[in-house]
Amino acid sequence: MNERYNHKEIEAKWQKYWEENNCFETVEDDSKEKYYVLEMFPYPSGKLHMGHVRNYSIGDIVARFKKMDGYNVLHPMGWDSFGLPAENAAIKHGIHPAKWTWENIAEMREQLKELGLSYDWNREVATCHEDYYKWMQWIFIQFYKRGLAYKKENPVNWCPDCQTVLANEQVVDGCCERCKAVVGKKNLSQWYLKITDYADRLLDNLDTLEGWPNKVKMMQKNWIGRSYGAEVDFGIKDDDRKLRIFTTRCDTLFGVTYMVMSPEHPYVNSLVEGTEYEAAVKEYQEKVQKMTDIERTSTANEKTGVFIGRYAVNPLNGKEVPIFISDYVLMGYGTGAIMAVPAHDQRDFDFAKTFGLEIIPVVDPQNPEIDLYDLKEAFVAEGTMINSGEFNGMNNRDAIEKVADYLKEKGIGEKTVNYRLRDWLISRQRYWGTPIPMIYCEECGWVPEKEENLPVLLPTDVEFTGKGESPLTTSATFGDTVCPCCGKPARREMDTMDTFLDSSWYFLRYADPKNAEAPFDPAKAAYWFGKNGVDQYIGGVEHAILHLMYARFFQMALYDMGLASCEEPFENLLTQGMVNKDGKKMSKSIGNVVSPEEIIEKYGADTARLFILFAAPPERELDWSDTGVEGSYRFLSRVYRLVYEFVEKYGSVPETFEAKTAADKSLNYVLNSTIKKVSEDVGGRFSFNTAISSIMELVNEMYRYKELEDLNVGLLGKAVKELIIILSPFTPHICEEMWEHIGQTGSLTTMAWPEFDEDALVKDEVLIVVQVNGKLKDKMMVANNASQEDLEKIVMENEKIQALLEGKTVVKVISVPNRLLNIVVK
RNA sequence: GCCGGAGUGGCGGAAUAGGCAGACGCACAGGACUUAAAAUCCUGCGGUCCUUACAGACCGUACCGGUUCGACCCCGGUCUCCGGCACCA
Repeated sequence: MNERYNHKEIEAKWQKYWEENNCFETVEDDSKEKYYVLEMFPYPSGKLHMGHVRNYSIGDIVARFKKMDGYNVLHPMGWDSFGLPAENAAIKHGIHPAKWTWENIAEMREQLKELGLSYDWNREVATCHEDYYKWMQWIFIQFYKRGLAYKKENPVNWCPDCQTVLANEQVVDGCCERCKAVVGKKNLSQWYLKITDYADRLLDNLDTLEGWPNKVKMMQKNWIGRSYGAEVDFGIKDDDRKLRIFTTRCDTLFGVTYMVMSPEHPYVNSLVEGTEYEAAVKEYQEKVQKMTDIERTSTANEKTGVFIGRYAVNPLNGKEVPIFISDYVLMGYGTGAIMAVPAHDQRDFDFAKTFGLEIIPVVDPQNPEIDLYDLKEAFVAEGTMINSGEFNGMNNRDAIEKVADYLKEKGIGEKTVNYRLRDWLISRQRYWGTPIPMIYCEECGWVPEKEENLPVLLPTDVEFTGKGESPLTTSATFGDTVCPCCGKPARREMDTMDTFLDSSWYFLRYADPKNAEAPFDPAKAAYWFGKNGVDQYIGGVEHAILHLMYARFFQMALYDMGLASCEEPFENLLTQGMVNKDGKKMSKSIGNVVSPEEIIEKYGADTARLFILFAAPPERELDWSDTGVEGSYRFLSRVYRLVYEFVEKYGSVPETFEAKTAADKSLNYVLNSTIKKVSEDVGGRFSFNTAISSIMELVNEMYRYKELEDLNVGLLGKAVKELIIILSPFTPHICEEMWEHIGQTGSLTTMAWPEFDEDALVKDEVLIVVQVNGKLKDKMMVANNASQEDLEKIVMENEKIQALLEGKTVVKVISVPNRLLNIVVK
């Protein structure tokens, strides 16, 4: 070991050692309790950024700690390697997506290794590898067989730049999540997964996920958007059909003054055909169809619509009301038609004001300040029913139930549940994704490829133009095949799968990554998942809805098929905050990007890991600070010097010691309380910043102690040894080096986490805070576990306290053992 | 609009079950070592007031109020910021 800390030499040396000695290989072992720690696998964009460093550092501390703490730890890594950037590179630079991707993977794998992360690289998976996507296709076919995958023509979100459809979840503020282009609509026949079948389970299970941040659970709840209500059939004047609507406000049925249908509602055309209203209706429909979601929602306040010349009949009172079409009613939610109650719904109120329609109040707020017959806005709160026949006088909340029961009894409606969540549209008109293993036969319709023929390989004779349909259509060899059912010539599906499917089960594949017979062996998965799934999942909060809901859906579906051992994939979830610089997100355009490469080069991986964990709690945003990094490097150098100096002076670590002096006891106390704190902070509440600060305090204490004349070498040696161990999950390279230097053999990766000595934590004297009327007045050292009587006696003898109590009456004395004494006076 | 968070020194943050507010680090200031610099080590570092000094007093966790012997922490209200959903009937 050099006198000075040389991070480059040390890190290269120990990375080589770990690799050559397979230090991180994991096998199933029933004799040990398992611990599965997983970080969200990266898209291989080419280079790591600080967000990756943060994500993987957190995971690595946990993995290394749990391993030392006696668990059989699974800590894998892989690549979410299908996706658009690879294809864009092909279009732009003429590199094949496969080549581009595999080169990026190789580069990023090296960078991960340079961070000293304890992955079992034998379990590496890449979703673009045929060994992986073969099983992706197999799973898709099982979904299809169970009715969870279906094809349907629908207006879909279409990104004009990416030239592909997007799932609802991938449209953010009306724009493509990836390229930010304004998303339009297109009618296409596409594959869907029936995630709505799982809406209730996805929602209700959230309450069982105690180890998830509330924030993420709320986001998923909002996204699923369950609302209880009823469907009600209205009559249509001069028509045999019924107009079915969905409402959550059955209680307001008597206040309906008009109806609104979505412009896309299937009845609209037949209702206006051949009438004087037809032209205006057609014109409005066309206008709406051309609108993007942004346009459709930006007109939130100004209501537009067209009267279609027809009337609906209220099933409760027989009242005839006009029917409109308007873009504020969406075909994709409920039944695509609503009853309008302007007195008690703000949107209906705005529409009614615009079109001069009748407003009938049916819920009385019983508030003299509100004039029910001249409302300024809709009244939406609780009240008493009026103008509602037999329901008058009832509380309207109770009436919701009563009216629904009445409708059911009369056969004009029923209670239903609606979800904001839609089925998952998974077809993508792209090349670099898993081919959908379906075949279209004129005779048999859509048929899945035979399982023995999987994988359906991506063809290589493909042109990348970036335009039009799926690039797979340009392949001469891909499309033509035979029907797996009847053997006649047939055509393959040309679209590929949304890459979010690939990342919805990779965590299961890690349990058995090389299996050629199945996606994974259920027994191996059961070992690593147990009853509750991945013990700790770590990743960015940006995946709160998309990835984390899709993965839960897959896990549930695979559980239902008997393949997975538990219903929920991730027992505990940590969403780490972003890494910013100068208060802003790091971005190339602002020019505030700090690259992990330059930090590793200048300070080393240990410093980078230490800083990123020390600077902020993991779930919070972290502002990158160059001087803060220097501080972390300074700390490591300080530890290094301490160890170097110790060995220079005393040789290797003595085995025994006895704490005699007060200084000995004090150091021994700090040492053991630090071990206790770090164990709790790392193993329990993931408070890495406070764990590190307590290690810093220990080091400060050791610096003071080593200058003493009557120091105890055995004690200092023990502190040196245990300091190295507890620091090692954070900064493994430097610790291995120091470990070797103090004469220890073997790698720290096989060391047991130290236990603290309870006896050392018992102090002879403790500091007591003395308060008068709750205000701090003095502090004093008293014997440990002194009784309240003794304490009171000592405190009352104190001159300062006596002066404060002069002329006052002591009302009572409150004492907290070993902590405080509060004297209440008048 | 609905739902969820957060607000503590110059800065990042700490206070884990209601009991010393500001641990640890950064920045800054002063000192030691050095021909000098770097590195290192030591000291100080919320505000106001008071004191020659030692020391001491008061205020202070966004704001207002409440509960309590005691509140950064619990309760009610207000403000600001961040995040999610949003013409979802």
